[in-house]
Amino acid sequence: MAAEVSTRDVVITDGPRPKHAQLTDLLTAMATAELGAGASIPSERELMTTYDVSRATVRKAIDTLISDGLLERVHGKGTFVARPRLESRLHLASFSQDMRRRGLTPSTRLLTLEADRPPAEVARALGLRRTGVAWRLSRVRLADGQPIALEDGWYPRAALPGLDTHDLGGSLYELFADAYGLVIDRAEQTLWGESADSATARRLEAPVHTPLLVFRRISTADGRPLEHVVSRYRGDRYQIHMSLDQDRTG
Amino acid sequence: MAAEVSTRDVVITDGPRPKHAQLTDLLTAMATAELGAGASIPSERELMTTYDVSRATVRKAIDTLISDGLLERVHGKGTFVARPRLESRLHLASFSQDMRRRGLTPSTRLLTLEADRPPAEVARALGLRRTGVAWRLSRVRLADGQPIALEDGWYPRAALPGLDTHDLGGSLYELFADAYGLVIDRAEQTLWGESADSATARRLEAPVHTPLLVFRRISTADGRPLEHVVSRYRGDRYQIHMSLDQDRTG
DNA sequence: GATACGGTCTGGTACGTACCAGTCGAGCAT
DNA sequence: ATGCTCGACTGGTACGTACCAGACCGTATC
Repeated sequence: MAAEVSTRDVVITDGPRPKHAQLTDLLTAMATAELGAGASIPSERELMTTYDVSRATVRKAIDTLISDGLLERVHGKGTFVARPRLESRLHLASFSQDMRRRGLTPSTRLLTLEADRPPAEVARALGLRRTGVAWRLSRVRLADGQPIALEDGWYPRAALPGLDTHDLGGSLYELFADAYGLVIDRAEQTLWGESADSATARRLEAPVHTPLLVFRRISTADGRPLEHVVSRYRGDRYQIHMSLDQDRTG
Repeated sequence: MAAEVSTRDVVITDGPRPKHAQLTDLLTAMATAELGAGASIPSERELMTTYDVSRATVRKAIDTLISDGLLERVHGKGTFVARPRLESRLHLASFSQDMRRRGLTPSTRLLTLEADRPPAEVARALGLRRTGVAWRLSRVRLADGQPIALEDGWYPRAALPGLDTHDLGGSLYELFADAYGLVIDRAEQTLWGESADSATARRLEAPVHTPLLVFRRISTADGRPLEHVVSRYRGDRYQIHMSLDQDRTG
């Protein structure tokens, strides 16, 4: 294999890319490829001299990597490559359950609750007969007082009699379990993007054209569909992390 | 209620506690108690004058709060109180599988293929060696001739030598398996929403402001990262289906 | 009414000097 | 052999100057 370039041979130059960014990249390579967790990187004054930059530039680059969790400083001792951090995982949850997991306080503005005949597509999804009636529930969902999502959901009335007599400000999944003995155990969900129109923007307290993540979810309890809901989340303020595993059937 | 002390009445003094830390606390109180999310804080030069500290001290305090996620800076505009980013986790099928499942023909326009040094974040994600060189592959992905997504990906050159000699119009995962014996078996993916700017809109043959679903994916084979890719999908013409199951540990 | 330009804001980059505070090892004294 | 001190490292704080680059508003012109 051809000789590899040492990070010491790299020169930091004036140019479109800021010096502190070049140094950040260089230190990243040094830390991960040459040194490994626990090792010390060269001192600030040494890096100044080696790469002919100011100490403030060196400190800015190191600050960035500390913020990213790659390095850590010890006063009077040096700067060291940090050990990597751990991650956690998620599951099927209602909006309220989801927000509480993050230490946020979920709340709700109820917009609409009425019994009606749903559109054909919704009726199909819920397994309703042509004359079947469902509850229509529209809500703004908030986390710590901030509007996050706009929800428009349908719930079969036959399976959930008296739903309108319950407090619908919290988790519907918890309500279904407690009041009806119906445990949501599975959902099929479809996601696409939309631009917020003026009505939606107003309800979400966002500018028009804000990108939205739109989720259509059909939830079931023991194979029985109980929910058809479309939720519009601010795509600029909400992100989703997911773990993908190899398809076991493949 | 007794009169409360305004943050403007606070004086920053020499003493055991560093000035930048005093200012950090002050700005935190200002941001959370007086201003609230979305509001701008006073400019750096204004804070210098008000609290009689240097601009570097002001910037250090603000840097800290940016790192903590409380503030965000916009070049030329100001520094604002940030809204916390929210997260949820889901399970997802792949692009290629998705297109084929829909009976569509996937195809590709190759925009860029070059060996280069990736940004530090990418290098970190890929666990790159000190040379830090990766293949940069940019493609437009089409289904039945229609642009669906714009991809910007990085692939470690050391693990995939001669990648540029292969036909990159198809599935990279199949190529990795066939030509290198590397089977992508796992990925971490983050999704959020964006509005298409003019360059992106042009490549996707879409109007400006088209809502985009943006995926950042890091894929591994047997624990070894092989791909860091950001894909921008037309959120108005593309949707994602996912199955959610009840948490088994619950 | 639309566009362009200039000025004034804003944050961003980079350098410099000076000194403070923590760590550690070598050398010296006991 | 042990303990103490001091010097030479390390990072931390704070100030300063100078200039670059983005955002936005007001004004002038077409």
